[in-house]
Amino acid sequence: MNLKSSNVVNIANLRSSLKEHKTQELCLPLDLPEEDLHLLGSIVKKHYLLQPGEHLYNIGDPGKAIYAVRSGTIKTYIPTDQGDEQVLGFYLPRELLGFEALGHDQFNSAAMAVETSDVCELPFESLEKLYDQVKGLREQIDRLIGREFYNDHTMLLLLGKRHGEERLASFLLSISRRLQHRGFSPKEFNLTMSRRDIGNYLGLAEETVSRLFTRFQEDGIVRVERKHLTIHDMDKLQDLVEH
Amino acid sequence: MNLKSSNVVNIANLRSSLKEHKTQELCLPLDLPEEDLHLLGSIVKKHYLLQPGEHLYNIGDPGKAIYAVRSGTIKTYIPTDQGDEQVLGFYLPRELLGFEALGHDQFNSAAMAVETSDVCELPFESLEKLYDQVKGLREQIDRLIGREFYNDHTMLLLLGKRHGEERLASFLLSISRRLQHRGFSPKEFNLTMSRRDIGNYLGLAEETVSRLFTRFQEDGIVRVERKHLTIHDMDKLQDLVEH
DNA sequence: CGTCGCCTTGAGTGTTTTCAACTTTGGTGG
DNA sequence: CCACCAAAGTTGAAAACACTCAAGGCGACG
Repeated sequence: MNLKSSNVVNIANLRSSLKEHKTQELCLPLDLPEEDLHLLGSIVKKHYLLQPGEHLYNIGDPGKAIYAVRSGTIKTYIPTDQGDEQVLGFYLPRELLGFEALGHDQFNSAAMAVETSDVCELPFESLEKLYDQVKGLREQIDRLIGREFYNDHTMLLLLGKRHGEERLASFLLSISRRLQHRGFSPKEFNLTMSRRDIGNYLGLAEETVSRLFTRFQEDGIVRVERKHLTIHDMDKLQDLVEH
Repeated sequence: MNLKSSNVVNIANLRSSLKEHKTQELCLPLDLPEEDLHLLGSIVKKHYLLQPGEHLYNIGDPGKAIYAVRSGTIKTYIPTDQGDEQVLGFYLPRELLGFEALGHDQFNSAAMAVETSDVCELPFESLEKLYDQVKGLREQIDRLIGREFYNDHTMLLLLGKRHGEERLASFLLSISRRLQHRGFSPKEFNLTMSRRDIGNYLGLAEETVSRLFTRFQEDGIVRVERKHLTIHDMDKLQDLVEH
């Protein structure tokens, strides 16, 4: 696990990190009373400030915690012997990752920052101790585990049955919805991950993703400028998914 | 949820069911002391005897339990608006399904018997009450949840990065390994599910699966006779996966 | 201002799908 | 017991989709 970045935090980053921490506490997707969130905050002992390409955890690392993204984007993936990789998911602020280590000693996948990211660690052990004190915490965690299954299953359907067009449309809508949920614009945002990562996630070649973006733009569905994306026709995007 | 089959159990089935129950207790993939397994057995209130095509649960059903397969094969799948479906997994005896309902009120997928199957129900509620009494139970359940994630992620890699040949080889080895684990021959067994189901699971057309079986047989890797499969060259099968 | 990484575009190739016909099997009723 | 039917499986040919290989453009960074 990469702790380096925590040691080389520059002052500007640290200041903004502290300020953010103070105002909005933990960035958790949990619906709990203020004081309970405080309790949760108290079990966070480690923070990670990751630069693009740095690992949060790697395959084989001891899996004894889940992680909350406070800012940035984390991708999880399976590295293969053949050198390629399968991206399993992208995690945005206020999302939790690492559930797959439940009941295992080691991670079976890796997690890497796609952009500069701020992540905090919630050890399973501390979390379990809180279950008795914080009413509803277990249910909320269970709900997140169930959602993680749902996400994986949606992905299996996407990879097993859908064409490239539908996959990319589905991906864009997913990002859009999640950003909107956090109070950002659902129609205009930055794709923080590379085309290669997107393709890797969607089971498509990098070039195919690029071509699809071009086609979507020609059809007036979106406007793509490098990493910046504007959705012009949300309905058409939705139609592509349901096709 | 389909209870019909429990009401129309014929005497022969019932007798064999009871006998089996007596001798090998619950068919659980849990490593616990005898008396604890007894306790677990006591929370089973419902049994399902399902005929091929009958549902164990359907999408939208209240998800308040996990299920242990005692005999037969259960497939889980996502039905889509377009009429097609994505098979998520096959569950053999001694395997548990239904974790995805964790923390949700409803199932987001369906479970159907592929062949005549015997399944028992473990309500989440009863299970949670046992966590305090049975030491290590939570850890074991967590381990199974983690394994479920691992399976899903392996599947994502398979669908995202592998060709038909590698997918089918991987599938056959998975079945082989799981049967061997239960004490059956890893080299000779029946494929209880249809070609359509296999294709659906592997993200391939039914015809492609058929052609691949033919090719594997021509290459001397397996012998296929309808549902009966014999693996002649386990190494070559393994090579195909690792390619 | 040059280099490197990321992205785009084109051309050709390959795998898998689709459509269609045909075979085999298992069940049902005469 | 046999004939018939529906479901499951196989096979072939053509088409679709995405991939690979290759070249070139754009932008960030030193």
